[in-house]
Amino acid sequence: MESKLQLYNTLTRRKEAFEPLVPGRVGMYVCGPTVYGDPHLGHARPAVTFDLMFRYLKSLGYKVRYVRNITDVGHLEHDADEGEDKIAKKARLEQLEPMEVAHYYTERYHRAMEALGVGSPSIEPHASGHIIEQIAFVQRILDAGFAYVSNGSVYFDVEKYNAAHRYGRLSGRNLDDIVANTRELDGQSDKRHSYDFALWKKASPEHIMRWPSPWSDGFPGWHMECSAMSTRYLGERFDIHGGGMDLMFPHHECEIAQSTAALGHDSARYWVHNNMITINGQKMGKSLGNFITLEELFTGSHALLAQAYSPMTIRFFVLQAHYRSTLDFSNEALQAAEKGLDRLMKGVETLAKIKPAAASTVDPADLERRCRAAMDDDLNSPMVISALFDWVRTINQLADGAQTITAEDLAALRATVDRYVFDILGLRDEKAAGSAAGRDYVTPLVEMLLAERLKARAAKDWAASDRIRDGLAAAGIRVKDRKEGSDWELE
RNA sequence: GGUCUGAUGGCCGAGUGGCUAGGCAAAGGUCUGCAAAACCUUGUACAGCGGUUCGAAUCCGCUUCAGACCUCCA
Repeated sequence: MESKLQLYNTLTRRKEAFEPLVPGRVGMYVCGPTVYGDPHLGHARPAVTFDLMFRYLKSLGYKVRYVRNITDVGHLEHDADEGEDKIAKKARLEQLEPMEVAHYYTERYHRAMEALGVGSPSIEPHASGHIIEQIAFVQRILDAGFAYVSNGSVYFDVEKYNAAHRYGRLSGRNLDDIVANTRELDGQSDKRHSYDFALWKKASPEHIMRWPSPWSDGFPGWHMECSAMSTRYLGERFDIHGGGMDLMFPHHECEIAQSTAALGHDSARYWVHNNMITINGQKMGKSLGNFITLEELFTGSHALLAQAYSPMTIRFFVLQAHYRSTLDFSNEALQAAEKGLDRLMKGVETLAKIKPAAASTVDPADLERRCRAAMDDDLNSPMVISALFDWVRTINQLADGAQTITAEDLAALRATVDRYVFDILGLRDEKAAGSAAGRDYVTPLVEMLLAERLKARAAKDWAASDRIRDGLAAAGIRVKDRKEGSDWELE
């Protein structure tokens, strides 16, 4: 399918026309979570952003392989010799097996993602399941001469690499700056330079997570898993690599260095980075301790939350901002998102009830055109939403009889709205879904009561009319009087 | 300190040389028996100062402020 999709490539700092390596197919790799804690609002950003990308690429007709990893080993607590694996540390604190911790939080992550409407990727590889590939990858770098073994650990030789290729291309740094701004570790380090990074770490005797390797019993360095797994599942060259902006340096920079050192060329062509969610203008993150977990958001159980926010409210909140802008958390903003989403969903429900007419005073192609243009422009979801809201107004006008639409246009409009609201933005009508069963059950009763009310109103028996309306309201059913007859909805 | 990004109306948030972003909130109105819903109307917003231009929120420079990365982070 012909596409005019433009993506902002961090590598070149500009929007570029997206052309997949293999026509019709897209390979994308996105850095997933480190499963040592509950998923928080910050995790929702890349998850929703790349879910949007995945959905849009698929809707354009591409066959997409989307790989999103689970980091369950390899994050060093400190990049020093006494470096301790994050997962292992947490395990010791909680007296659990590392794999138990990883599994527990992986499950929690999956549950939160499902609630957010974030689809499962094509492949979700675990770092712990790809130790062999990682060891092989380290060996390739060693063979290429861009790494050295030191006391059982293997380090990447940044200086040597920088001479052959350029280290810092992605983040816009050069080695001189890095040298000037990196503190040399005083103690006895196995590294030649502080800016060298670990490809393989020898495990200390008490370290639980360890695997045999040609160099020592140990574990892979953090950056290694993404290089190894992306190559394993997407090949030596693939289309898109995504992740949070905070991963640009050092993680993605090191990944590029590793892949280039081992393969002799770049692997990912488009580097796409989502911006951060902030709270009071500051990045929300584990290290700052100012994060709100998704579960807390969904249940409202956090001191900063004025109320609970549904998963779809969170998703909509994220989609209302462009993925490369920071997004500031506040109760006001979330409440606005909640109401806005409600308005959008009511519009969708109203659209289902509109009756066709002989002629159209509106042109649904306008919506398709605007949504398509917005998505093609670096996934501008706020513009898509803006267009949809304009059409919610139009839909309400149609429902009020202020505008008319033919059966053909109506079908087209419904298809477009469904496509963008549900398939591409990935929203769900939570209220409708939650009450669908109840709604089917009460419909005949409500219709009967409304018919009675209509009779009462015709006879100007306002007392009887209001009694029925109040009675329905008490049952959680809101009556909406339209020009012709009455509509109703569950609260 | 180095590298980079940003500053938009009451709030959130698009836009990036001339043409309405949108949502939330607010005000007025229409419809209605009343209400709800919906619809219509209303905001002289682009941090400050200079410059380029017929024209700048949008480009350039400076200033101020904020943030990110440089250590694990989505």
